[in-house]
Amino acid sequence: MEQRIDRIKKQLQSQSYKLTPQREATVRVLLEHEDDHLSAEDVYMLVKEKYPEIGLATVYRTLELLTELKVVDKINFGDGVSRYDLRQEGAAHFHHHLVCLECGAVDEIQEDLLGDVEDEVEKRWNFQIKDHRLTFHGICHRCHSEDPSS
Amino acid sequence: MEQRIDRIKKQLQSQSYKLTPQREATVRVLLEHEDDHLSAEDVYMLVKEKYPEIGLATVYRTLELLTELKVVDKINFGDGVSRYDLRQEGAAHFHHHLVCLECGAVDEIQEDLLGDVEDEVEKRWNFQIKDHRLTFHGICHRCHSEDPSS
DNA sequence: TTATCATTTGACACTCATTATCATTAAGCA
DNA sequence: TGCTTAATGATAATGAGTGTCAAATGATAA
Ligand SMILES: [Mn+2]
Ligand SMILES: [Mn+2]
Ligand SMILES: [Zn+2]
Ligand SMILES: [Zn+2]
Repeated sequence: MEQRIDRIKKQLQSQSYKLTPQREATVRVLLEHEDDHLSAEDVYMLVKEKYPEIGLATVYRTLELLTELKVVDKINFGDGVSRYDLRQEGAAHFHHHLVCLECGAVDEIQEDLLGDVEDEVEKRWNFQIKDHRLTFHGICHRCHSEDPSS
Repeated sequence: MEQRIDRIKKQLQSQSYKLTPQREATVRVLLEHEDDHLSAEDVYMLVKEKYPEIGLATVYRTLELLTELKVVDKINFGDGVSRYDLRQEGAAHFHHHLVCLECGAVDEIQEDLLGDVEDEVEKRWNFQIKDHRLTFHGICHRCHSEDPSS
């Protein structure tokens, strides 16, 4: 945790940004909720518990900054709010998502499954891939096993 | 074109919806811009050229209806507006997108490249896939060839 | 054709996530 | 200690999308 914050601090400083207390508090919330997909408002509420004076605009600005630095990815599941997803440190690719149409759960696939597909796209479409977004919509393992009618 | 509208009409009627003039005008705009990714506002402007009395709310309602019927897919490229993408008739899967970070162009891959990946996800994650969204971000073939520095 | 009634429409008010503004404060540095 | 710029918090503004409701439309039955 502390080491991770330290690396983010160095990343900020290398672009002459400061790791202010507000920014640190925000990063801590993101690290503590690594598996969740928090909206800006969610983050705001959680940061307020530890740092009540923080303003909503600061949270938005920090999340924007972290997105620029590729510390987080900004994603959208179509529910009207952007969500912020911590990237795995050192991971070359953004992880994939499984969205359950039944219960709304969002699970993650950290393993990269797109290697072959990306090779094909680069060759056949002459498109140089920098990043990707892959989401599957369906029925998760929990809903699947609990529903005998499927 | 006319046959396609006719099939959509039948699809509407099978759920006891009517193909009103406003709805037909909206569908025509979508068909005429099959390769584009229009926002609701875009659609509204284009429909107004042929049907100036139409209201914005009606366009939103029609797009919502067509999404329910799976005539279009509602997508989001992270620029703050939803976009509506006509589905290929009879296609089992939603097509993929190539978004160019350089020029902003959005190209399509109609071919399904995810067959093997989906089999693996269904087995290993016990997740029953109903739909998917796949977008690659990178440099398109046009920008790629015109830029000797890459 | 005409009466009936549910559906659809258009205008407009409203919500709410996000962004812009701006005066104030904090941090780094001479 | 001053000086300068970056960062913050409060608040206003923006803008996509939704809710409301009276009026118009369209299908159907008499
Ligand atoms: Mn995730
Ligand atoms: Mn498309
Ligand atoms: Zn589920
Ligand atoms: Zn391009």
